[in-house]
Amino acid sequence: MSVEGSQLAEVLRAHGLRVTAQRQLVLDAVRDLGHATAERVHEAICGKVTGVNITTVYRTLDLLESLGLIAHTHLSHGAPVYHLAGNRGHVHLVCHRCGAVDEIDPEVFDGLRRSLEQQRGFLLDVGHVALFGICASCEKANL
Amino acid sequence: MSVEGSQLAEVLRAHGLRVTAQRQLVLDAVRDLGHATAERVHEAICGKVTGVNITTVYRTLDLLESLGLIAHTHLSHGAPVYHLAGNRGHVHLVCHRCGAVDEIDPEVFDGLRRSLEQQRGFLLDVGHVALFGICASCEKANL
DNA sequence: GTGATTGCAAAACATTTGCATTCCA
DNA sequence: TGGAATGCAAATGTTTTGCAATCAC
Repeated sequence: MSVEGSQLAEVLRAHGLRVTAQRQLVLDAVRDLGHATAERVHEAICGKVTGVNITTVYRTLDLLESLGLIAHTHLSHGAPVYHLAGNRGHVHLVCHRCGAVDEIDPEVFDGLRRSLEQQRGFLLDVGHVALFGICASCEKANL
Repeated sequence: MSVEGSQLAEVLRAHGLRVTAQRQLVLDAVRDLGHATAERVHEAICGKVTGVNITTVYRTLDLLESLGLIAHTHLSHGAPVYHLAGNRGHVHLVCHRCGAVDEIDPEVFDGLRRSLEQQRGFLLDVGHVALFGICASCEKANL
């Protein structure tokens, strides 16, 4: 927390922006939750401190994303989900049945990326990809 | 139009549901538009006839989907996009820049599907997949 | 002190619901 | 005719915006 906190402060100052408690709280919540919607981030913050408005959460998520600190993906029902951007993009596996979100290494996409690029000239952005299906545990439970 | 129209009538009657002009209009619009949100379907219908309510469009899209005639995918900004379900699932390529939606054959996923299944036990549902990136024409325009 | 940031309330937007009316069967 | 389907209006839920108050610098 302290480490990420100070990183945030550096980035903010480097852009001439101000370091506020709200911004640290939002970044912390995104990190702690792993994958979370704006509303879940807000809930998490309300569990710690009081008086942080949902409006600020929306604004801060946008800000942190434009700073490259976090990124969002569209998983199932349309609610954008935020996660730390730090490490190179990861791919989301969403289970249709239980809603679990798993992450996989983007290198499984290398073959696909290459063929899309050659056949279509389409440059795949792995960070925004979400794949739907049935996860292993739901599959077992169903048998 | 007449062919799909009569198919629709058959399916509706087979389920004890009523054949209405609105249902045919919505199905026609989805087919004609290729990929469209509820709102775009509504606009398209309003261009032909007057007095079809957006509420009915939402209800009818749900109905047609539960009948297996259409399907929806979540492309970018959270608005569900509907398309004909008929032929086996296709995969959507969405351009981040211009918003164009292209379709590709699911077989490009075969390699990926196999490794996900072996490594993770994850059963990929190709129909709901949306891939983001930059399409060929935007890429060219940018250079 | 000054201007960026926040909180609040209200607006905007998309979708759903209740209920009276319409119309297919 | 009877009940499903529709239209309308209002409710709901989420995200955005305007503006005054606050707080980091």
